[in-house]
Amino acid sequence: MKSAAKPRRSTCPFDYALEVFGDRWTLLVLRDLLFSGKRHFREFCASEEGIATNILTDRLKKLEAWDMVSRSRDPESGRQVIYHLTDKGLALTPAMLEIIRWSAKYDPEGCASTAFIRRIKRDRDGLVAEIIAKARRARRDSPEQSD
Amino acid sequence: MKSAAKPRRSTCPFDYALEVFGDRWTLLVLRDLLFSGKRHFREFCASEEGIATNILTDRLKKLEAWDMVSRSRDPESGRQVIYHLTDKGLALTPAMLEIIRWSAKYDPEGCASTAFIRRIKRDRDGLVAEIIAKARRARRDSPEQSD
DNA sequence: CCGGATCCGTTTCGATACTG
DNA sequence: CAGTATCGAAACGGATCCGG
Repeated sequence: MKSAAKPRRSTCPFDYALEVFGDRWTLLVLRDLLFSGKRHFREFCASEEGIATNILTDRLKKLEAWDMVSRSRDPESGRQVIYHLTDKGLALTPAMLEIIRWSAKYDPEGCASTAFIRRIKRDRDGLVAEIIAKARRARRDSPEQSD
Repeated sequence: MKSAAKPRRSTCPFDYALEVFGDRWTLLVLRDLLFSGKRHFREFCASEEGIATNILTDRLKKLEAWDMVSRSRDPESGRQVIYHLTDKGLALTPAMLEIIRWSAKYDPEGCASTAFIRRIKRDRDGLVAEIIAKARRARRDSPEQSD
């Protein structure tokens, strides 16, 4: 991910996560994959934040190169491309939930107390497990796995 | 933070966190504040990632504008400026620890099992409390609070 | 049509040199 | 030491085009 350029390392291995968490569009795609169940190129495009197609392509490629997203194709209705999170991608769930929790706490527009947020506070670990299990099921039930 | 431009909102309030977590340099500054106890402009500059001074100024200003960082000045040795995390900034600790945990798990350079990482796995909540308490103490003991 | 590549004008970012 | 000014490089957004 970081082409072994940096020799030194601080107390915590944070650099590795920087390209994932340090990029706005990457985070948005991950959010959509984790919490909105989006799977298709056009669905990501439809996010209200309005990601451009070239940017989306780039980020999906990066995520795939990092083994965080897998790319498959519906063999029947040939032209549908489906994106799934790998286990490495799904492992971001706890971090993403903590970010959402912080966001909900301080967002002045304060849509703070959705059921989702309350669930994070009350039963974080259960929620993590549920999200991951659901995503794995969706991935397994998906048409075909390519490459 | 987001000047009330977007009318609609998805399931989770994620947008609010995007400017914080979607920016590489902001994350690095926060990391240094949280885990390295850095307080001075020059200390952030000295990070191995090599942040440029104008970028650092910009990000510190943003963090201050978001009430995540407070800026004070040593009244004795006049020209020293000291930065501290506010409680809002400190509230990022759980999210940052989860990011570090993920990072440690998948970083191929695998400096995975430092004492710090083990501590995250074993006693996350205790570690969060400890980090926050320590930062609050440092903030209180600091020379003066300005503005 | 869907997924994606390409081109291009504009904006933002960031490295360096410089200043109070 | 903390921060600004300058300017080239990179990223972005939007439109358009292309292959299956």
